[in-house]
Amino acid sequence: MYNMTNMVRPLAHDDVFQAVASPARRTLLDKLSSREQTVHSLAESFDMTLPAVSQQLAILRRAGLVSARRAGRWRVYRLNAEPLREIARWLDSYQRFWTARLKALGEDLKRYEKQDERWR
Amino acid sequence: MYNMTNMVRPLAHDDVFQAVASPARRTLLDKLSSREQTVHSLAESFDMTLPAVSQQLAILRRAGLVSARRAGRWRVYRLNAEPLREIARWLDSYQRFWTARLKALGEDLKRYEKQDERWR
DNA sequence: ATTATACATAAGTTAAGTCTTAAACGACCA
DNA sequence: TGGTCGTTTAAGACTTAACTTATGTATAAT
Repeated sequence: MYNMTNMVRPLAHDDVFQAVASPARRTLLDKLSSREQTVHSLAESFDMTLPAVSQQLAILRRAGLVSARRAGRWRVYRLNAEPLREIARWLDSYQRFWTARLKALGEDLKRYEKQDERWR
Repeated sequence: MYNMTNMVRPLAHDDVFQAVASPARRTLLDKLSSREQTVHSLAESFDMTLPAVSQQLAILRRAGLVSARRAGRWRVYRLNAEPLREIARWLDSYQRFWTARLKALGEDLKRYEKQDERWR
């Protein structure tokens, strides 16, 4: 289906969550958030070989989180934060819990003590 | 270090990102967001065996995203959304990009057309 | 043209993750 | 006390991820 002609694979939602699950990839995003950078430049500040960095960037690219342009023989990567909105949207539905929880914390504590139920 | 005495393993930040990276685990969190539930009840609505669900719950528990109490011979799982704030906090530093981007989109488009540089 | 540079991709290895089935465990039930 | 119910843990097969080294490709420099 997606191998046909020039069809673009739809941005799978899951990929974004998975892409940011890796500390290394989050660091890459962080570095790119200050300025666009070449692969070499990104790899320098890393305890990782250049191909490894290149591979991680490919994953970020597939998730739509970075884009690359050629500049001479360099490839300049740039952050594209937009897909992160997917995560933000997802988080929104949970936000009420930590606001609600803070309000209800006092009573909860009392209640659970009485019930003699232990949460772990 | 963390195996000593009764020390609690510090909540590794990374675990939360990783815990949430799995669609199955996000579904579990979703189910628990409506009400606390037993493992059996969670497994029912899943194309997954009960032990598999139990294992995923263990991962969520290690990330601090759920807690469990015993109720008779059942184990009732409950959402604890608080660790998600870690992700929310992380996202905050990127939020400016998608607000900024919308503002700057018009000029960017013009600029890149002129430069004849393609982003992918 | 040849060589060097910057990067991507391929191939192979090792480690992690995720399922399944089977066994173990703890609480209740007869 | 023995059984069974709900769940966890263990063990193994299998998949996916992530690195390394080696090779390929495009651009630039000489």
